[in-house]
Amino acid sequence: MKPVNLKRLAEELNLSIATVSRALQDSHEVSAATKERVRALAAALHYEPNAYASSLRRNQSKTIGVVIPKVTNHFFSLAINGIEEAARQSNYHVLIYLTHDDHAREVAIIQHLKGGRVDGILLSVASGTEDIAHIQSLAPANIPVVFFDRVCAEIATANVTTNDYESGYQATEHLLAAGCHHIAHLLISNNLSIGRNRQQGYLDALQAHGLPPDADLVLPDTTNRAHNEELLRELLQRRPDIDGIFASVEHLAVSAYHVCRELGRRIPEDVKIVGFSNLESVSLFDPPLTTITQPAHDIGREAARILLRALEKKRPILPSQSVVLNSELVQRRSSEQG
Amino acid sequence: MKPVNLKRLAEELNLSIATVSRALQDSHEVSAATKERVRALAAALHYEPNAYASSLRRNQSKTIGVVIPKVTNHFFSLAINGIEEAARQSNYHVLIYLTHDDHAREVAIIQHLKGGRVDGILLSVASGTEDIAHIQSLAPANIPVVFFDRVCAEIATANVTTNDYESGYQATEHLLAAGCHHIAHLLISNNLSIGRNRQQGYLDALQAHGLPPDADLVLPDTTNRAHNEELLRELLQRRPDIDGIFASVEHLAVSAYHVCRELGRRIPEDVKIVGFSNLESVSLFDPPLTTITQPAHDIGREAARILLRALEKKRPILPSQSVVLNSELVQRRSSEQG
DNA sequence: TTTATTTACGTAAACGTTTTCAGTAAATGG
DNA sequence: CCATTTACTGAAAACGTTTACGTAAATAAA
Repeated sequence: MKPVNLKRLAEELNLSIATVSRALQDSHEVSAATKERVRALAAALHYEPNAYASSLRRNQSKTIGVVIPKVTNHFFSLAINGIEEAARQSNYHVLIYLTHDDHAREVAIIQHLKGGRVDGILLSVASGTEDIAHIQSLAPANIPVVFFDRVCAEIATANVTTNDYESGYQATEHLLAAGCHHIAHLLISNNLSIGRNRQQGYLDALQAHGLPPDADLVLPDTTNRAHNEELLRELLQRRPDIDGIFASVEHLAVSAYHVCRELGRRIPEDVKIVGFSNLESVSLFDPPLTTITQPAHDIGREAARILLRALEKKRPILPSQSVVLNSELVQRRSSEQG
Repeated sequence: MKPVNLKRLAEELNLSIATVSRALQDSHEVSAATKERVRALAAALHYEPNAYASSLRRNQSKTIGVVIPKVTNHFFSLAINGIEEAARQSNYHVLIYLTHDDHAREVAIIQHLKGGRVDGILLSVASGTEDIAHIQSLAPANIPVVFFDRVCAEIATANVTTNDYESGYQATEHLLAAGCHHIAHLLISNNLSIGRNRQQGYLDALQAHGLPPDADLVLPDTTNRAHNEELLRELLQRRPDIDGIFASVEHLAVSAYHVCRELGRRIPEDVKIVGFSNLESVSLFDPPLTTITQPAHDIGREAARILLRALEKKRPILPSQSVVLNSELVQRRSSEQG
């Protein structure tokens, strides 16, 4: 079976390839009658343009790369949803890459993407990332990048985040208002922008209420679930005065539930918990978890839109800008006043 | 700044483009010394081959397309994880497309993918899909497709699924053993393979225990959450004899919890619930939800591997085959015997 | 009428890579 | 010593598109 490409269409219609190409692009240089003939045959033969030939020639791929730590975190699932929505509206395609929070993998992915496979990148940096040379190398390669959620302050570009500092502050204050005096912070990572901001909010809220910071009460994620729970168990046993937990990432809140159960600490009577989470079903938890819920879908969509808007210009330079979409504290029973 | 491509490398090294290309592919037709020179300069200039030129010439994109209903369903998140893992190991890329269970969107996506953007497709069909002409058109276009989870029996290709029939049977039998006599089935869709299989398992289990089928007790998903809950509420009120619920998709189990709470039906005392779910945190539910847990990650990885293996041959024909990975019933309190 | 301008199409180059085909020089075999 | 192979390299075509340029005819302006 002969392939159906422009050449084939041109032959069957006794036209040149150029005219066929132009007809399909609805160019004004082609008569209405010819356009109609071309379109009819293209439809009949189910012509589909070769994306690679087109990309090669136009030097643009109509594709954006999404580089994220993991897709099992519900935040990123929702964000992908928003990204796909925006991309589809602009006829763009979405390539997904997972770093698994591994710096080396992130470097390899970014390096590869410089080959022109994508026109732009949406990035949420890996927690293992400290050196950012690979990200900086994108600018000279003319590949714009928009950070979402986990940003990289050293790079001048567009960021879309949520109000992490305020959320950390608010969560902490919420626990204080509920009567907590010794609040632990289960921290996503102090290497990440979001981790630092949430931690700072936590610290400032304590200070505002006259409580001294206590490094002993801050537990960063080890990326190993069993290990996390062990550290937390050890902490709760060593510090029976802990009466509040602020988990700055979903899975740590879940771990906190498990450990509290195991140790017989009642929630919220003995320990009150607030956690970042985008899981709808937290309302079914026992007890329902008070959450900081991020506008994940909107964050993804907004980041994609900014990127896509920039890509429509010939020289996609992204001005430094920060879009902040607010998270929401949803109060449930896990932090109710005893 | 001059672009760094094969031409540039060739010029700087006083070699032909052909030799540079061959050197980078470690061809035996190039001397070791030349290879070394080429590699050194390529590394120094951070040469990255243009993926589109390469794809165009070789007529293969090193990319697979993943077409799924939604990414917010945890099953698909986990599956993507497995797919990405397999793809990365084979140096393949992953394009994501969401159908949102909309047939028209699925058709458009598939049609577009015939343009050569992907070498193969992993597909989990939309619940709205009845006509499968668009899928059938992939074979003549030489694009292999592997179904996972939601298969299309009419198409002769590889399928990767879980043992849906047995799971439906097992879940129902589990509820019967726990003392239920009137078991409702909240069905994902009777248009989907998985829906039909789970429903058949449910029916057969009832029959095996001498219970007549009751169409009144089967509620298919309406894809509208509020509407689902309304129908369920109405059902539970109309049929106070219902003492067991089998939800063949996660979000319907969650809805069942909400409605039961609202109506004051105690779980598991009044109504016992079993649901398909891949959410880890169901163990924190009140009460913890008994689940059928699918090996989602493995299903994705296996489907991807089968596809990738086929793509390595020059003429990727996938023999009809069905790989079945077993789901697991994890018993928790929501189905405990009163 | 002559000269611009517009309309509609064709020719051919280009995008960056891979690969076929030749070609040269050196090495090997008889 | 000639014939043949081997080792390396280059020229050029090809993949399917887009687009700058050219051109002929038709129309408008003079």
